[in-house]
Amino acid sequence: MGNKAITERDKDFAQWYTDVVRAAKLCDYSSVKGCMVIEPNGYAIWEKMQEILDKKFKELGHVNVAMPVFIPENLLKKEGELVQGFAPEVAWVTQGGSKDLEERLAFRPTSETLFCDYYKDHISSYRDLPKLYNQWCNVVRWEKETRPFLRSREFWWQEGHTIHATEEEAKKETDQMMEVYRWFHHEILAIPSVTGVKTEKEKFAGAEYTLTNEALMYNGVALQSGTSHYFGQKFAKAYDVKFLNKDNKQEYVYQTSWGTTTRMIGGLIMVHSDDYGLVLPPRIAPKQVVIIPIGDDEKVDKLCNEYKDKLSRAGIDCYIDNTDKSPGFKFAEAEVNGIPVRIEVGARDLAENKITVARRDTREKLTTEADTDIVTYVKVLLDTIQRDMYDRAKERRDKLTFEAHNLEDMERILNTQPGFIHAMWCGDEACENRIKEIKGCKSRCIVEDGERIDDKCVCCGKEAKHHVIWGIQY
RNA sequence: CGGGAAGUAGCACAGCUUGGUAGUGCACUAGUUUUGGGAACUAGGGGUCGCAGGUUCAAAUCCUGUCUUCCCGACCA
Repeated sequence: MGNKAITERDKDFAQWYTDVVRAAKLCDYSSVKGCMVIEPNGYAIWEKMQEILDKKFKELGHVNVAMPVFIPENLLKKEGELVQGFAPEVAWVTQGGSKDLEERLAFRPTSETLFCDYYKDHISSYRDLPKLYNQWCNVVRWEKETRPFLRSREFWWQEGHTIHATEEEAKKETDQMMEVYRWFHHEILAIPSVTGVKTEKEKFAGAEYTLTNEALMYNGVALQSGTSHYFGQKFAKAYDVKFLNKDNKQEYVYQTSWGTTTRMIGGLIMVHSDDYGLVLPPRIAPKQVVIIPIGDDEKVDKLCNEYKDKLSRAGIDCYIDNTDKSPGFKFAEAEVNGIPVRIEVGARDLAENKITVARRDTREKLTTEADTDIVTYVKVLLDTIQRDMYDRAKERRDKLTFEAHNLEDMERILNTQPGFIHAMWCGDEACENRIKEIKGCKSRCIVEDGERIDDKCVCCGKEAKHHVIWGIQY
């Protein structure tokens, strides 16, 4: 049983995902491959993500700016590694409106180059540093295979770009922003992600190192969900971003960038949702409570309005479903849309001074007194749902977390049930390539200060250097 | 970018083999009765059949190309 428009999750996970996206009206396809129309329900989640993250960024001293969508070819090509890394997926604009362009323009795949080009003329002294900039924008990467939210050719994100006077300060920024992403996933999205360092092979093109936040979906496939890069002086040298330090000497700046995208919406679905549709953790749900009046009754309407006023004043996002649909329709709709708490008010219950409250995550129906302290009741319930959702996701993640000591272990696990696989690694890229031959399994991240679960590399058997988490990714 | 499937009303599909007035269900609109898990009746509205060529007196139907979507692989936030 489940929503009639949704394929069962355990039957066909990919189709289930697409069905939930459509049934909850999060986004629709457009006439351009891989470009989506984010519908009100989906955009409201993105707005909530922006609201929470933006507040956090600003508390940490960042300011927002807006850069152009276009990057001239020459500018993009100044940093060799970045160009190489992104070349296959850059979209080029080759025709202007009236006259031929002198050179091609790239639609930004990421904006390091634009920020550098700007910074170089606006920095002269260590007193001008740091610059802690962020922008909320769209970028384009011409992907071959596309999937709503998880991989689209155009996606929305925030990209933070900072420059600092010292290596130490820039590295601290890189760590700090990864911690923000970790906090956001655990505390707000109720997703028990893991964080660590990307291997040389998997790091961002042009970075000295990349920190990553990795989430595990219900089906055991990993999703990179937030990265923070330390660039050192690589871009600064390519783009000539210099400042006069305290010793009155020219020095290149130390740079970072960090980003999270609309992909997180896909992650939310794939971690928490079920056969009845979307399930949202209360802290990220645009609407936390829906009040559904049953029957045409003056007392019922009055109580609904009273609840709404009280809850709204307490800062809880709620609304009354006053449409003339049947109660059953409203229940099902609230469910497919993932509203965490549903309050059902009807004359039958009210005669006994009762109301019914349903929680979306477990689909449990609870009964309480109509004259209960509704604000406290709902607040406690929302907190409980948030915590329970995290606990269930963590339980699932732990169930899908394995340990491998040799290639046979790896193969057995990946052929049975993919997940996070902990294994030791010698540090040789050849071993990464060998492991990738097993169902495309890649290193997710190196666990910093990870315990040594073996002395030998899982692949070649030589001395192990790092504790790495491996997995199949979206 | 390779392999497979599919595009006909907002959605799900029939019609195509054998060319000849574009259909069904849900959704939508109006009215009435309803309302505790996707209400009922009555009356309505909506489609250059993905797009572009071609064959033909005539194309949703046959041919060619192209775009898009889904699934499976290679590349990626």
